[in-house]
Amino acid sequence: MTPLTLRQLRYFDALARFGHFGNAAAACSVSQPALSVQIKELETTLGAPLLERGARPLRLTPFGITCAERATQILQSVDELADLARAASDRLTGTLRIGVIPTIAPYLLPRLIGLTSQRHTGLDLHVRETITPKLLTELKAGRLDTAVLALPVDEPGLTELPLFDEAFVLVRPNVDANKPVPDREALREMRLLLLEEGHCFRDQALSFCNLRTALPRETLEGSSLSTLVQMVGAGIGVTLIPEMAVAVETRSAEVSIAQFNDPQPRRQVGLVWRQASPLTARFRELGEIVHEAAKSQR
Amino acid sequence: MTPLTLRQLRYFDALARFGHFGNAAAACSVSQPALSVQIKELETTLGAPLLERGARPLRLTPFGITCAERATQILQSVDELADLARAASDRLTGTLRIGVIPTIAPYLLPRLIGLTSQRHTGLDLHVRETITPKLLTELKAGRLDTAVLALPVDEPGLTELPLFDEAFVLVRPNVDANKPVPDREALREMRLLLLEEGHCFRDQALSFCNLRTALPRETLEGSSLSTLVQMVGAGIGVTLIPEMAVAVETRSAEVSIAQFNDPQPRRQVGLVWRQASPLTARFRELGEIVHEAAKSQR
DNA sequence: TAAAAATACTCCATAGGTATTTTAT
DNA sequence: ATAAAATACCTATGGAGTATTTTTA
Repeated sequence: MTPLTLRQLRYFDALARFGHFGNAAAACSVSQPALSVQIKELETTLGAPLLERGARPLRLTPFGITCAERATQILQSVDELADLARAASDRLTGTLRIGVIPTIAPYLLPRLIGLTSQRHTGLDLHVRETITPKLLTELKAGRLDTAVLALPVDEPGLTELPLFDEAFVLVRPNVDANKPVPDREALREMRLLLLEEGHCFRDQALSFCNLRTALPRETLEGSSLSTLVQMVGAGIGVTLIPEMAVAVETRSAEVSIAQFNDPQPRRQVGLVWRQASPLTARFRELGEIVHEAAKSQR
Repeated sequence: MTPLTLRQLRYFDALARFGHFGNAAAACSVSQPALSVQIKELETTLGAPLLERGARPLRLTPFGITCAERATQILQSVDELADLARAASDRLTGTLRIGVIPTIAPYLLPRLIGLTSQRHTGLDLHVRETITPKLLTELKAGRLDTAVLALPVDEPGLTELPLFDEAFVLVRPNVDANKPVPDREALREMRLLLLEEGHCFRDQALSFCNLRTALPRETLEGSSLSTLVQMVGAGIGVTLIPEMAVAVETRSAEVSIAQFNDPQPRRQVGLVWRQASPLTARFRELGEIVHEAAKSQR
């Protein structure tokens, strides 16, 4: 009887997540038959069927479901072993999978990558850019090591490290440059351009205006701050961007930047990781570097 | 870079336990070089030394120690996966590693093996006979599935299932057969033969006499109930044995059996397993069978 | 010097890939 | 009819064994 292997668990974990042999195989960087064979092997060693053969869309058996959960856990523990080893070293080495939200990534990454590559030679940085909820899911599943995002996230099992506070500034067409800066009530009367649903920055901008959802007439949305600023340049409306975005985004657009007075809209940027991660000390170091990278951008 | 494998963890776990490449290899049923190579591989993948090379007796690095703990946990989780599969089946199948204390094993096993082999075809019973503390260690380390012993064990993380109560009877030379049965005080004045240190049965017998340790003059000890009964037959003293041992042990010895009156010495026999084990339902079935096997012995 | 671990080298089992067939919608 | 999974077959890698050399107590 062939022994159970981690490879089999890795493949099965992928299969359970993707629900598709081909995609799972691709995610594991192997051919579909290779994965098929290993799954069958696993079923043989366990002595029970993991999935209902001849059923598309693919369905796991009840046993398969619990088995997949266990497998995920086991794989996480194994990956943590590697983390443990890295924690033993005094420098940050190996592969670090870091997630960054879209309203931070473009302004932080160039400097961050520069700094880490000079201070942590041999560190292989894998970056994933997506919205907060997805980052948190990946983080908790152990597919990301850490993430840079807006705090608080307030998820059990995750540790948050606040790095810095940053204000949002108003972006308006150049022609409005000398008008008085609107307060939040005035802002609500203007055509405010927002990021599409899902971005935490959108919610932060809305909450500054004391709104829970966008007003019907403000349905103009962009998928990136860059797009929003371009739209402002075209005279379509106004928008908010975080300070760290100013340098980059105003370089090519004919827009004017203004600080808010009174209660400034702000966000707190921080680093998040699994509480149980052995790399905690390393993440704190990384936090310093992220902070530094962000500072130079403002 | 080669991936981390369960095989490597298995070997390392064994190495950490035995502190000796040769013995660990033997325990894994592989040659010493095979194990050496895998350990080195593991160190390479993890990127940190697990043991202090060139140091005899073998010593793990601090990282090696934590790593060994993790490895053990991981291997246990993996083994539980197999249990999970077996639990999915409605019958008890595969290999079941069962521990039994020495004062139960000889009287229970013949019948137990008979019953299981007829009711659970295909069940491969691995029996380990040793004293309670060792059984508990093996159990908690996941190297045993379940154990039959005297309750209570009262260990966190273990589930106890009481099966039956059983009295201890007095064994005395045939010439004493018509004397009155001694009470516990009288017993203390007689030459009481005991099992050697470590057997729970010894402690139970002593506590019946309200003694914490054996009296100096009673240092006559045997390593099995069988030996004790033979010694009684030779007129050396008296002893106690559990009811289930009577049939077997009095067959060949010229001794007389007597029930105690008043407060009878007793023990409770039960089944113990890891609380987290997915095989709980199966163990309850097994309990029935153990009970039945024991009943027929009395 | 004796016991234990590391190396060297050879062999085989197993995982993977490509090509192809089977199956289910 | 088409997309997806299983099967067939070949190749290559990696783990195991035996023999041997190093190492340290």
